[in-house]
Amino acid sequence: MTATRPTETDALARTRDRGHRTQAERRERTRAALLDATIECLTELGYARTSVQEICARAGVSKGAQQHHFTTKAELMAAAVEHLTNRIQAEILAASGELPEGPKLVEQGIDLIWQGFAGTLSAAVMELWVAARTDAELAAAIKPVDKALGRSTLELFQTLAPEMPRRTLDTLYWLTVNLTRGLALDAQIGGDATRRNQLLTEWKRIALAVYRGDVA
Amino acid sequence: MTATRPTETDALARTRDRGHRTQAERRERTRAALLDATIECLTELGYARTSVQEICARAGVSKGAQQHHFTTKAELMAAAVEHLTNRIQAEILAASGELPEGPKLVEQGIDLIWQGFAGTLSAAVMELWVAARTDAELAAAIKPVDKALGRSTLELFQTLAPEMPRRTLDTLYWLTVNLTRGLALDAQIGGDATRRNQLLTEWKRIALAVYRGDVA
DNA sequence: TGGAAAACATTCCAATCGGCATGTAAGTTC
DNA sequence: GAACTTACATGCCGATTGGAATGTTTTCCA
Repeated sequence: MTATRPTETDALARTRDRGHRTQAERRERTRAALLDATIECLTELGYARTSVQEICARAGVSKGAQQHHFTTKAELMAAAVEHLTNRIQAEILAASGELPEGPKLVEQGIDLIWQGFAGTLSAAVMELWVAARTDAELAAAIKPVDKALGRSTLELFQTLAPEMPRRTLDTLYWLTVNLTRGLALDAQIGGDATRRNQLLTEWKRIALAVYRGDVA
Repeated sequence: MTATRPTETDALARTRDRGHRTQAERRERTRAALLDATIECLTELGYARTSVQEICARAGVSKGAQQHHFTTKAELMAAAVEHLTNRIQAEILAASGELPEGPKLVEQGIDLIWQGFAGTLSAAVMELWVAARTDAELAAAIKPVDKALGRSTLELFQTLAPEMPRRTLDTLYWLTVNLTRGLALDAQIGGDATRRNQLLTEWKRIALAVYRGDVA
């Protein structure tokens, strides 16, 4: 782990690879390590069993360092929310690279939402959400961030499907998001995966009909 | 709370109202008190902050009594799941008293599911569900009970709408349940209530179209 | 009516929690 | 290179946790 490279001897090299990490660099490193560890704990242990000690252990960071960056546990959680949301947003953006147009977009859009809002990271979100119900401070931290994620994703679809009526798109989007979250919950406690896939397929069919105007 | 009735004086009356509670009665009383208190804690404090000590305090039961009935905390939680599910089921059954037939049933059925799966009690369910994700023992206790609730409610609708194709009913039912759970999650962290109502209205319109066969 | 059993109460415990206090090392600034 | 700030480390604290141990009351049954 801390093994020194035997080939490098001169002071200049020593300065380059080991020392002289900027304060900003050090700060960012340990902060990221803590936030990643927090998310890992949330997904793996759940909110109730996530302790700062465990987070520090996984991050390879001392308790003192943690407190230096996040005075309280709630503060750490709040920061984790944003970190987490950013990662999900990046995931969605990356996957949205080449989406088709027209009817195909409806189907693939639903898949995209599914992946983004029911993936591994969403388990951590769920933990924080549920915890936030009875924790006003956490709720205050989550609400704006989550709202931003929802809206930015919606805007992404609005860009991808400019020909689609706003009202229709909005409805389909939010219905899909909420349905996805319900299904994600079902998936987490080991519900029937086959039925979930069937439901998703059916929903695609229905959404397609709505898109074509067969409903409204 | 423990005030004695001043009018009653003779031994017979004393025997009746204070003493001579059957063992089964005593057992049932404190068990129910503990389970109700557990649910109250879950809805009010959340799973993470729910301690057996708090439960005992609210139930007005000593720690020893609690341990007599539920050896471990997990055991208490598992029992609370069933208790909770029974209460929800009773709630649904009571509300299903007089449902109309035909298209009207779709709309009111959705409302019924909403009330049952997104009501006050559902917050406690949500807590347990999320906790169960990282707690195998709890998950094992929840799964069958929840499955039974889902199926029995579905059967209720099958009885109420015998003319409806099974596949259509199943699809609409499960879609509604999962959508409801997603929306319930949104409601818990203070999402926009107006938008939720709009979505529910839109979903009713869509479900009605599916029911009429405009989609498949 | 008396003793077994079930229900309930009290006390204690080791473990763990989040957070504070204090000390050291690394980087920055002049 | 010395003063200063930031980053990190260690040890400790009171509070609270779930659970075990032990004692008391109530009901039951022979």
